[in-house]
Amino acid sequence: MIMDQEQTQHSPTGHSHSPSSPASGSTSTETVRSRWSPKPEQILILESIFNSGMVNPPKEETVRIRKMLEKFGAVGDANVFYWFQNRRSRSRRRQRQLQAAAAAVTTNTCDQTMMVNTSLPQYSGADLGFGGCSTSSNYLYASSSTSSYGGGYDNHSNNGMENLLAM
Amino acid sequence: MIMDQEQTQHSPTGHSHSPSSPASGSTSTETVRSRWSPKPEQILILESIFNSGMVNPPKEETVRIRKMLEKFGAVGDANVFYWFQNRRSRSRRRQRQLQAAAAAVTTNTCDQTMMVNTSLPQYSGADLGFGGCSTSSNYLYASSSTSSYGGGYDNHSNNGMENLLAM
DNA sequence: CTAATATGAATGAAGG
DNA sequence: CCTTCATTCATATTAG
Repeated sequence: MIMDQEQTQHSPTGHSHSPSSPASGSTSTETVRSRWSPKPEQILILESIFNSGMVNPPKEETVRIRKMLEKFGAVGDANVFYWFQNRRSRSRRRQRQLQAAAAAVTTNTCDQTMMVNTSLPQYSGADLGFGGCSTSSNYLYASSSTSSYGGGYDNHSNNGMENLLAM
Repeated sequence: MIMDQEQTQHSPTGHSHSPSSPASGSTSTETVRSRWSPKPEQILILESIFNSGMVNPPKEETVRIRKMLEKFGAVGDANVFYWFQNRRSRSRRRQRQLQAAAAAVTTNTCDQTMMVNTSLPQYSGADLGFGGCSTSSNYLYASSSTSSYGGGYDNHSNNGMENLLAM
């Protein structure tokens, strides 16, 4: 396994994050309540929104999105929230790894042909995996979400590069 | 393929301590890095305290708690502080969304079991003592308001595929 | 069937 | 207190 996680050792105690409401176990096909699986239509909607620039919808919008998604399948606010959070995280990580790889190239025998600036301004689109999602879901976001910070795409150039390398 | 970043190494005992730990004596094996992972016993202690009503221990108590936890593994005051902060936040959010979900159901022949306790058990009195650890900390009472993990979210799972709910 | 990957969910740590 | 980021865990899916 490439991703060997060393968590000291597994502790059989208290490791239960699974839902605890198997009350309706009458159904024979009750294969443990797994996690939510977004339907293709839902993914499309989510992608559209994400690619529209709203990478971090405020609470209110999250609810709205959830309502929209519910047309295609059961989903909760938390699911939407998690989805966007994971999406952001993933995008960023991919970019970082990609950028790191590029940086490695520039470290030797390099002329000034390609200069990779370490200070990435922001992730401007360029999303891998998904391209244009111009579908029937027209998600127009123009409302001024009076929330945490300016919605839409702003200079959210997070400096997140504060690598915490302890000891 | 896109997988190759992994520099974590093993940490038999797990170590992660204070932020300000100058490199005195450089550890031969660079263990640690990663965030603090509370051991089951530590979680138990923390849970007990939290459920005892002390959801927001003052500084002094935090230190005491930390000392108690240290018997089971390295931990800093900040870790304890963060733990309680996150715990409170999480509990609240779960409770809130739980209530919201309950409120959503209005028209149906479903039961109306709604025993959500909004009020936090602000300080109570009782004894805890989980065994194995006897310290000078006396936390009183014990009211189980918010249990530990178990997936309190309203995550929808793959239920029936015939989900078609109109707004 | 086993191994690797993709992704939803949980949680520690910070910032504001 | 609130939100957000990063890391980790668990599972679903897919490749071998």
